[in-house]
Amino acid sequence: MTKQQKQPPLILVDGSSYLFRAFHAMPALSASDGQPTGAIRGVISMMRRLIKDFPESPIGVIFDAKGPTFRNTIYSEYKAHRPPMPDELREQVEPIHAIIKAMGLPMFVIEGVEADDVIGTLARQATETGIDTIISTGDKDMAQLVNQHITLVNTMKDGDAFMDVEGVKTKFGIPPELIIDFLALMGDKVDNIPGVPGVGEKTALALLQGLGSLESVYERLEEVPALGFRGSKTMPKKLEEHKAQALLSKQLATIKTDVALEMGPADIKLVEPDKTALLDWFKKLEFKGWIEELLSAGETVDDVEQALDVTYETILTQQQLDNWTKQLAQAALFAFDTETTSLDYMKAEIVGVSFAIETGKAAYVPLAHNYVGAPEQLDRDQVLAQLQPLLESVDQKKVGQNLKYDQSVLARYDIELKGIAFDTMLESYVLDSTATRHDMDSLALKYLGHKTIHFEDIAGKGAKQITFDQVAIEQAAEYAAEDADITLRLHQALEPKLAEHPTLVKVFKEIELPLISVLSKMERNGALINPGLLQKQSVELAKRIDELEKEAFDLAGEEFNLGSAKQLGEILFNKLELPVIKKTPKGQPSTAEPVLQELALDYPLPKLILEYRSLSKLKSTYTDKLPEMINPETGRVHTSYHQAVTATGRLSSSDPNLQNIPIRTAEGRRIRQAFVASPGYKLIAADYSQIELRIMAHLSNDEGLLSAFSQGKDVHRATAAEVFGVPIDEVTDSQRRSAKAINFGLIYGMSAFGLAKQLGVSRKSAQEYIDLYFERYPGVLTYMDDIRHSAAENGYVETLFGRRLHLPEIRSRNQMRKKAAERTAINAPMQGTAADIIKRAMMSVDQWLTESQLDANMIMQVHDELILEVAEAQVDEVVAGLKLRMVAAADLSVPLIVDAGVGDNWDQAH
DNA sequence: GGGCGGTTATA
DNA sequence: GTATAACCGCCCG
Repeated sequence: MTKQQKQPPLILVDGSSYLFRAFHAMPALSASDGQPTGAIRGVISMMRRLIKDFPESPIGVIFDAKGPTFRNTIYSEYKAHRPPMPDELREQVEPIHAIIKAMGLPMFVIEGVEADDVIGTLARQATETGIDTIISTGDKDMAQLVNQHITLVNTMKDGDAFMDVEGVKTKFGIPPELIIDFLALMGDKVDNIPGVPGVGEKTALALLQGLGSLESVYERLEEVPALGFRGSKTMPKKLEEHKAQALLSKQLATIKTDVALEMGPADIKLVEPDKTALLDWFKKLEFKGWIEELLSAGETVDDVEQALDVTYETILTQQQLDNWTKQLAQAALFAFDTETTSLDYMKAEIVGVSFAIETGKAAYVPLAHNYVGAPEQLDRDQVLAQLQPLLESVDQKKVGQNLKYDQSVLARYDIELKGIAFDTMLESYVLDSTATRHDMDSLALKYLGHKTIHFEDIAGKGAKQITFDQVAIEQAAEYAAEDADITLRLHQALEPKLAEHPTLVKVFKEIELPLISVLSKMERNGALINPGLLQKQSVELAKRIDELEKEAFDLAGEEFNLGSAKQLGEILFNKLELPVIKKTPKGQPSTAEPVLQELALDYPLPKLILEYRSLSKLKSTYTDKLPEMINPETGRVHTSYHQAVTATGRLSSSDPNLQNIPIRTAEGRRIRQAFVASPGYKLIAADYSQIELRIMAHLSNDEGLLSAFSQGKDVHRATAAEVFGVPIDEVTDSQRRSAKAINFGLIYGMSAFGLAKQLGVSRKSAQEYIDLYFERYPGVLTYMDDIRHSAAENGYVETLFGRRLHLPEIRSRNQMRKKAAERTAINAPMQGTAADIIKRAMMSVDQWLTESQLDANMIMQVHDELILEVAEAQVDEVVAGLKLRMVAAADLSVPLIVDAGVGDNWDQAH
């Protein structure tokens, strides 16, 4: 007998079953336009997996149609209690259908019957033509279809749970042909199939295993009591009573295999996917990973759709430059970008500049490419001199990507970039701070579906990376001109989106845009530090660290690396057998600070480790590093403030981070002593007092909190008095400490659990504190509830000035994620409003200092604090003016209080 | 050399 | 319980 080549199995997918399951299993994801995407992602990734698992097989996807089916005709109550499809799922159905079609998977929606019936019919027909079928479903009812040629697979389960005849027997305890009878007896709550009352899974199985089929059960009712299951004595009566219902249920539960279909299994064929359509959908839904996957190496989205229509010019002659200068002068808006030798704005040398005046029309002016065989280029100084009037003109509007960098670099060439009308990084950030990173490559992919040339593509990466002046001009031109072109295109995509939300336009134009230059100046001002002082501290720290290490080795009885949490854990918990208090997410015993703190009460080694850790941190991060960060030209350290990083609107600082310089310990404060004023100058440190709590008072309008602040009370003391029911001047230190923790907890959206941990009390007493607090400050409770609700309703929260933070997870069915989003919803308006306020203050202070020509500069910002360096003679005037402007930066229903200190160093100024 | 976990500095 | 950046060790390629 010649064995015929086995055909690959036909795959039939129960689309509707996966639709619902994906909807409920996935987090509440959404695209930035609000389109929900969780179910789409879930269903489509399931399809992708099937294609991967069965590359040879034709795959058909079947969905339920809208409207009644024949089952409603025979039983009007069928599926009558199903709630209507949630809107968020309904909005995802069309995209799912469209994407499945674009993937090249034949899709069927047949009215009057259910997906199950279509699948049953197709599977039977396939069997008849000698083709085996695999049905992909999450619905156990389908088990009735299983036979020698038909198996089930649950693609959503890990490891793809296959179920053949044996599998059905193992899982249900009965063969496939009895599944219908099983369902008929048991009924189905969800589909509203009645079944026989009093018969559940166990009874139905006992009946069928004992007597065969439903019909046979009814023929042999007198044998039922002998089966001996619970309630078997009264069962015949019940069965008899509900016989009609049982038979109806069987009819309802039976999947039809004889639906009249216009197509058959032969119509399910592999079709080439429609890449363009898929790209469109993935772009719209922001499925970035899948977009990248669709593209073969080196291919861009534009290769698949239409390539960008571009004319990029490389400017090597004076005539070309003159021509472009003229066109730039006439342009209402142009995009501008500099190419340099370094990311460090204080060291970067300009290598070239690029412009775009309209979509696709861009130019690159190479100025300092420096490699063997590089062509002669226009003189950098001359070109910059020619461009200077354009760049310095307020009326000549520019758009760029992170123009703070370009502004700082140009300042090194004594060019003051003005006329900054837009910055695409900030447009994206204001639009949705968390939707994406705000670098140009990410934005181009997200908003234009364009995969840009990455810097690493032309310069390499890691140790082998070359600087931009080493890059061949041909490649550099393509890269640089594209940057300008894409910047312009991004702006054209982002501006209309921003314009839809007038409050966001205000945040962009009145806060973020004017802040660019303020930050650029602060960064370039830099902070003066005394490296000798830090180096001296480093030596002292090294000595103490060395001593601690020796003592630790003695206690441990062996030498080990104190900096290795792994080795330390080994010593503490295995060798010395100290109790494990907490585990890290990866399961090893935690040696984090609070854990060691607790162990230190009973054992000597943890205390040593704590001191070792804190001193090593100070040494490696601050006393060793800061002197290395001093710029040799200016003798100062120049941080970078990032304007588009945090979710809430705060700035962040890096290289070095000047927003986490120690202050809590005496050792740490010595580091602040190394932040000094130049001779003849002083440092002023001015910080907002309790700004976030004041914002909470304002936003919540809580009477008690408002009056506490209005009367100038110590708010933690006032809270303690209320919560502990004592007169305000009898509040103990410990009560005040607790109240302070409660106040902080409120700002963080605390739970009783978290507060308990913080205070070291039981969860129950923490809850009592919280209850008492809300009793005394009911406005705060109302506010917290309101913000949770409005966050859930809108999907975002807002600061006082209209900045938005999107919180897609606020509707997550995963309670952990939902709760986390709720905490963010509570915290973000306070943290974000505080950020808005200090940003407004910085602009006001900057304007004042510039106009008054005072000998004073802002040099640092630490979230609620501004540090200025001021000529000694002007200190009093600047302190007064600074406080005035910081206080006036917002008009709240409670006073804003600013405390300012003056000193020769940062520690003294506090 | 790159990425990640664990830890710790700040508001 | 919120928001960050940066260090070290460790493991991988």
